[in-house]
Amino acid sequence: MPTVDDVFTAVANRHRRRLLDLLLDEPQSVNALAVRFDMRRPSVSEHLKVLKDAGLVREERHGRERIYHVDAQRLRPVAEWLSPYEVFWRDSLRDLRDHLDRNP
Amino acid sequence: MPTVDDVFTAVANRHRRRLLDLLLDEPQSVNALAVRFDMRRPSVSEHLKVLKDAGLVREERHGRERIYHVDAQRLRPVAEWLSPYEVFWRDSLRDLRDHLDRNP
DNA sequence: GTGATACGTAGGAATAATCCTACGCATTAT
DNA sequence: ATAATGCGTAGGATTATTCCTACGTATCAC
Repeated sequence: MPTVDDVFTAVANRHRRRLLDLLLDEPQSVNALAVRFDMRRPSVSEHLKVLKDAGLVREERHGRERIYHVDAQRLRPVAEWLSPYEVFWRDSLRDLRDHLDRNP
Repeated sequence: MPTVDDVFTAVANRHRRRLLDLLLDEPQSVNALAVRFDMRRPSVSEHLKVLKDAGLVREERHGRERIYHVDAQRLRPVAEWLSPYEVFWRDSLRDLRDHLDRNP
């Protein structure tokens, strides 16, 4: 079972954040991902494993391809850890509530 | 100049997250922090250095003590990176409002 | 079938992270 | 002045991370 720590560790790496961003845009295969990086395919596979072990992506087998999908539920604790710090860049929480009311 | 990557790296460590949490609660000295951890003071100093280099804390000298303060502006890019993923756990905007009410 | 493709993993090198003890430098207390 | 306190840093051991090439296995194309 992945811990909150596993998730923080997973997203600490910029390549892995970019992998998540690419997969959020569209689920895709390892090769399709790998060509976007200045890194060999096996290294991309390893990063995907870290993300998978953290519960941030899932793989779906299609023939010999494995299509990876984002499953970012596990990012929630990160967002929650962050929330008390939001006062540092928001004038007030009220502003946010107002914003949400204005943009339903 | 600290990069976004420095910030992600800094908060990837659970001790450093706890340091931030303690400092958010109240600015305090290295010794005051160190007694709360199962770690020697020099190690706490080193973690504080990582946080300082990432721009997440500042020190203020008072005699021979150094009082550390949170300065979490630099966490903003983390929150922003996270925001496209919030759809994964936010069933409705109402959930977020509830969350904010619970974390005033 | 044979050969090519997609992928993960093993093994290893290079580097980074994390902790420690020992020590040095300021500042405060006596 | 002398001793004690608060803190950072040096040096080093241990472990983790990150990358590579080489290789094995499954699937597809022919």
